[in-house]
Amino acid sequence: MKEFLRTKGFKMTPQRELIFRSFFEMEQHVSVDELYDKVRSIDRSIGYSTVWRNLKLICRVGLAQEVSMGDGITRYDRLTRVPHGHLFCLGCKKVIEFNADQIVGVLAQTAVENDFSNKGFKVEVQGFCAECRAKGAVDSFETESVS
Amino acid sequence: MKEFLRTKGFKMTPQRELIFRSFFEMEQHVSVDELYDKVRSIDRSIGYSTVWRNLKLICRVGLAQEVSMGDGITRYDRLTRVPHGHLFCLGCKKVIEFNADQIVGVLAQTAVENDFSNKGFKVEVQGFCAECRAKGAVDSFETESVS
DNA sequence: AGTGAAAATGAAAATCGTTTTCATTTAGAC
DNA sequence: GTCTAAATGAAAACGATTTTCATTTTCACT
Ligand SMILES: [Mn+2]
Ligand SMILES: [Mn+2]
Ligand SMILES: [Zn+2]
Ligand SMILES: [Zn+2]
Repeated sequence: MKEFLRTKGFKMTPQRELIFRSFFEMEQHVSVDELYDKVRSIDRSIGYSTVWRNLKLICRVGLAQEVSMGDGITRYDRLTRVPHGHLFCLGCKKVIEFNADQIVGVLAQTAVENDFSNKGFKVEVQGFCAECRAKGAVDSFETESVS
Repeated sequence: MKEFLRTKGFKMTPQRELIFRSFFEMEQHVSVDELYDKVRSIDRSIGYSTVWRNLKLICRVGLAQEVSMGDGITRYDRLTRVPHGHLFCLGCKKVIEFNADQIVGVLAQTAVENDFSNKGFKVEVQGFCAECRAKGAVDSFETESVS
């Protein structure tokens, strides 16, 4: 890792090391606050902006990608070898990942057809998970006006 | 339109009428500010929050969808009968739309497999357009550290 | 047409995640 | 060791989005 960063022109610091390591130990879709809390529990002296800047760096070097999803919070999603998409539940906000190999193939083709270089992609399906549909939390969007 | 809204439980007002009409006359991917400016040029008395609220309403009734794309500005994208995805140029920020019928088919299938109801989707490819690649604006991301 | 309740509006302020500033410290090439 | 560019931390700035609240307006129902 240290070498990897150095070749890209970045220095290694204790803070950076801890932040990077923690990030890759966490669950998918980490927010700045979440990572900040985790890192803080180990080193109380690390600043918020340092965490933020390093998360940006992780993206810059191609190890993660920013993702949004409705609420105004930016999350950081590790880029895995096997590309994936997101099923986002509008009810409970949960995210399910699914293999997007096939779709990525189509997208790559689309990029070529439009003379675009393909540096990344995002695939998201919004809907309601089984649990939320069961609870009837669904359609509170269309059928908002109930008696 | 008036009827359409009324059946959903919303009232019609002169402001709303102007905002809706203007929105559908504009180019794709309209921001609040852009629509506000347009509407303002016709009726100086309309407030920003009214424009904002009506844009939200347009989404709520299923006529548009919020989209992001890097910069922190929310844009509103009309939902067309034929589903489309976005090719987003990281260089000049331009957006090219492409037919996503095929992909949506696959996504619908994916939703079913995961017991998810499909209420919408987003498909985005990030990369560099032909012009930006020609200008060499590309890879200023990887090859940031030039002599 | 008149009335009342609910919805909509406009101006201003509040929110709040993100980003920048700046003084200071540190990494690492030479 | 020196030196320079990069990194850090605290605090402030930013800025788009969202809320508040007093006032106005719509429209279902007399
Ligand atoms: Mn993910
Ligand atoms: Mn579009
Ligand atoms: Zn759910
Ligand atoms: Zn371009």
